[in-house]
Amino acid sequence: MNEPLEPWMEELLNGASGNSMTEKQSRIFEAAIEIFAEKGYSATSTSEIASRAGVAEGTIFRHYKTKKDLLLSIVAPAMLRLIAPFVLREFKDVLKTEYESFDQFIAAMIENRLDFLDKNKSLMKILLQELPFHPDLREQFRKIIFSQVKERVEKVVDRFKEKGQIIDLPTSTVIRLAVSSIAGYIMIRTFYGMEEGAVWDDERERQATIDYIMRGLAPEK
Amino acid sequence: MNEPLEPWMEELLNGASGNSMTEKQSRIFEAAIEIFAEKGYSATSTSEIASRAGVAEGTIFRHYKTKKDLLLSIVAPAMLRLIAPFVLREFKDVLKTEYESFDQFIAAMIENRLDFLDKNKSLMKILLQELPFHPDLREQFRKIIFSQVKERVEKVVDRFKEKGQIIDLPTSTVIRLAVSSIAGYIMIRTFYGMEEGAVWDDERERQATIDYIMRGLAPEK
DNA sequence: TTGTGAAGTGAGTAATCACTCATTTAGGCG
DNA sequence: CGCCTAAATGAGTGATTACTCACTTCACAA
Repeated sequence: MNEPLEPWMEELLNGASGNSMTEKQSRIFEAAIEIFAEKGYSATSTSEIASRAGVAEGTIFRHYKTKKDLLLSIVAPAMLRLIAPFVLREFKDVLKTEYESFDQFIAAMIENRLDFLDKNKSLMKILLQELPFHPDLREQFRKIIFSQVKERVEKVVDRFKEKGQIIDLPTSTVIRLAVSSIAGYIMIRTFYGMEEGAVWDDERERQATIDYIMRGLAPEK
Repeated sequence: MNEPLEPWMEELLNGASGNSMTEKQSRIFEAAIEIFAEKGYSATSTSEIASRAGVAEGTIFRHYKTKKDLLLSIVAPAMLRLIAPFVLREFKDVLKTEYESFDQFIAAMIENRLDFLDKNKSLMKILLQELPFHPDLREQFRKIIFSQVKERVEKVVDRFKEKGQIIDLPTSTVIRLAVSSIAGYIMIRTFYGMEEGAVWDDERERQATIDYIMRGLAPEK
């Protein structure tokens, strides 16, 4: 029921990004990512993309029918790569592995997705910025999340619930609480540098977050 | 040290929104909020604002020097109103009141800001969307948060820490954990309707969130 | 070498952009 | 009424927009 791994997904995953692109095309691709992240999609002109990529403006439209087509070719694969661990066989081990304890599972998830986010900040910024304005994209995202990701995470949570390791709340509530705590940690970590003098002990904060989640979700004694 | 309540704040708070505006100006103001929220600032043209407001395009520039000036006149007061409870005398009671228990305090905060957010969704969407692209706005926001809000919330948390009601973690960590849990609850609640068949028992979810925070921040026995 | 198709070019296009300004309209005061 | 000032107008501005197209360059197989 959740094994389809449709071909268009695979296509998107290795996809556009680097495979069968000419050098100029990938220069366009990279330049677009940079500028979209800097000033937003609407505020970015194709002429600026062309000049930063060092190509003629016409070249952009050889490879991408429209400006929006360029955006989609950037954002759609990024979306899939973000949730890849949940939909791909090769990565599914993260979920398949029988973690003995819930905190090990959470630590693994944080580790895994944090690497990805750190390496793809621009991509994620564009995705986050443009999702509200493109219903088609949003719908695609929603569908994948609900049909692929949600089910699998629910399975893991249910397993830990049965084992008596976490509290007996609705599974969706448990996920919401844990995810929001993790997301909060990631966001603060990402946008750090805002507060000048402050120190951020990453290891300590991460452990505090995991401990917080564990206490919050501990079964009532 | 934190009592200044500078005059420009007061000015912004009653501010632009409805006081000394002609009818056409406030029609422009409202139309701009609508369209900015729908398609984003950059993708919105002044001609569209004019036509939705039912005025000539020139009228916009009678009241606002530039398009960006119009944006700022919307976003700056919204920013202040968002954090008003923390900077205004009249509202400071929320913080001044001696809540006996930490969960009462959190419940009050949620109640208070949720009302506001529900009534100002468009405003908040614009603020969230444009903050990353306007360093001046972001800096203003950052300054107020750190100089006004943070100090006051820290005081409250410290008080509960001294009373032994919450765990002995760095105050900023405690705030981060609680805020991210609350923000998660608010966001899911706000963007609901995404999942069709699902039911959202608001009272239950809110209480679950508060309980989760309380368990997560409970002092080690 | 020559032929062929794809890649790349940049001048050109109509549409739209934010913004200006000379002019008209409207509202209150004497 | 007439007078004044602020509000409102909309045609007009040059700049910029996404996109097109006739053309040139390039890589490579025949």
